[in-house]
Amino acid sequence: METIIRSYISEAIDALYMKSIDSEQVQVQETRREFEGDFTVIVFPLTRYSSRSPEVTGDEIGKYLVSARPEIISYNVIKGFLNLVISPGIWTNMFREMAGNVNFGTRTVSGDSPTVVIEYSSPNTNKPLHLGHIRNNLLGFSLCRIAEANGLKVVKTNIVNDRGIHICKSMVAWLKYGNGETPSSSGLKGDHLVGKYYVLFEKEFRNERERLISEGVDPESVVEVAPLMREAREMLRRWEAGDSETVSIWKMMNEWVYEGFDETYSRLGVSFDKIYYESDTYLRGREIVREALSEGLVYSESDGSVWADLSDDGLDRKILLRADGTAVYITQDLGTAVIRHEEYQFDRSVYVVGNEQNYHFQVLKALLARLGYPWASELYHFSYGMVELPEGKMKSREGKVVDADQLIDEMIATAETMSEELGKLDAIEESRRREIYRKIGLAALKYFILKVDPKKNMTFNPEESVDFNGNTGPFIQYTFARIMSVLRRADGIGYRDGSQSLSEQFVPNGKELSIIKAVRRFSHIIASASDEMNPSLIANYVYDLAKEFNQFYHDFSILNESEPERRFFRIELSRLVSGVIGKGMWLLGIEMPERM
RNA sequence: GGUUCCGUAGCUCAGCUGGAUAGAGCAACAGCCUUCUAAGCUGUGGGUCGGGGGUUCGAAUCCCUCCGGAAUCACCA
Repeated sequence: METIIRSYISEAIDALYMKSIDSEQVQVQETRREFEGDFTVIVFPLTRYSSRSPEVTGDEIGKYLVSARPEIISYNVIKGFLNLVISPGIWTNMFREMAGNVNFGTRTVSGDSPTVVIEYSSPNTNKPLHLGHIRNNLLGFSLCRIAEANGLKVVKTNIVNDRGIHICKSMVAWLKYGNGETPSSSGLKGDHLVGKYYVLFEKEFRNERERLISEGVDPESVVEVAPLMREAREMLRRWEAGDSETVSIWKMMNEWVYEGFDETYSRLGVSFDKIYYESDTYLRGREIVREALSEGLVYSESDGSVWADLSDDGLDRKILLRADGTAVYITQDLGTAVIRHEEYQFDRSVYVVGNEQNYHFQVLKALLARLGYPWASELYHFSYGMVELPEGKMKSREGKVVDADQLIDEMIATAETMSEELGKLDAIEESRRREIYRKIGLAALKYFILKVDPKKNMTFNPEESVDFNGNTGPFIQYTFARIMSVLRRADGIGYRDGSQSLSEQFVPNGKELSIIKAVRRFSHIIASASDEMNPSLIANYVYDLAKEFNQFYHDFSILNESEPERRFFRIELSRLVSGVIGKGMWLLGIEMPERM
């Protein structure tokens, strides 16, 4: 519609002032609530064509449009803004189209759709998932759905960091203090068990360090000489050497962790098409670096370490292999990227990784380009902000984190308490009730995180952050559940999809109209959420729509409307809104209850 | 110190490529359930959009500068 109006304006400028203007240049927006009209043309930029004041120009264009275009029925000019009122029939038609299109707002994936690989989650296997991972997983999963809704072929991937010194720390502590504890012997979830020993290692190491320093060891070199740390390093060396005993402990403990992760992922409702392990991909990365060395693209120092000089790209030099030939973090990322491109021939590769790694991804991109991979330019770092607690950053070394599993449990428990207080679900059987609590609790958590602009840091207060009223997931679910309830009743009294149609003369009232307008925005929102890779646009949009609908629901009756055509319209409008709310929340990975 | 990001109501956040009197929610206060689910709806109070310059018909939005905060600049991942 905006496009049509733009072309009308260009036509009016031509007719009135004999000047041509590119219709793309015309600024048209929806009229703000407090003024009369549907669309507003900003007249200021047009005065250079009319050589008159904004008021006069707006008036002349308005007059022209009303006489030349039947769908524009009236206008008003306030300051430099030309407000146009559109014929109600246009809106009714628009409603009919949206209501009749099952795929409204989305594009379908076809054989020749571009492929985008989206990597998210990327956990370390030495500790359980925490709140920061939750933000990552929710954003990543939602981005995948949004990309799919925009007709992209999406590969959801996860790269598991299953090797390195941090895992050896858990292993050392478990061997030393664990007495053979296993998930089944202790009843502890595998990832939590391994995490417990990681925290224990750090604690014992701190004690040891203090003791050594008090015994006169130089604080600078205490990390080098502390026995615990030496054990961990020795463990890493044996692992890289393929020592069978070390490898088998490593495998066993990693299995425990994966079982735990799988449970958390499934509770969060996220999934992957392909999981990579750094213990595999670092080998490829090492090969790549060695080849590059032989081709002279990178260089080696006298100690045998391998470096890339990226100063031409405005970056520093970067180590790629240590003197002992072992790999560093970026080595495996090189391998992963190359393997991924071989497997999927992606058009784009997105990394959902926190903004603390901005520099790392600059380096990775520059490095891949240096090594001659033309697709390096298609790498995109989706850089999101940190989640902070009221008292500051989370510190996983000290165990000061908001644990993912625990948080999910608490959210569901709160949902249960609130639901029981309200008592609306008493008649529903236990297992279905639990399912509803689960949906509500998770919605509260997910929506709270996803409504915030991803690139911004956010604070999370475990005591009070997650609410169930106002701008929240449960609010939106509630709106949805009420519509479902209305639709169930409507079906019960014999209303069916398309059993009637609206006449050309039907005129929606003001509130109905603003809902149609709100629904109409959905397709723009989906497109920009995809272009900008920003799920929060959808979250905030769905909230606006739900709010709009709640006002309508409060002020007007749907099923008790006496005029049959309007009653039919309201039922179908409600159905349309529930569809859009449901689809919007689906894009966020949030499930909707039929009742609550 | 270099680079990047952020600063909007007491708190948590919106505000699209510059557009009309800067919006929600929470918290506070006051109303609305014999009528489709009150996890809802309505109203009141609350702001020098970090400060100062600039660009222009118009700046929370763009540019410069200063202040404050965060991240990063590892042979950790």
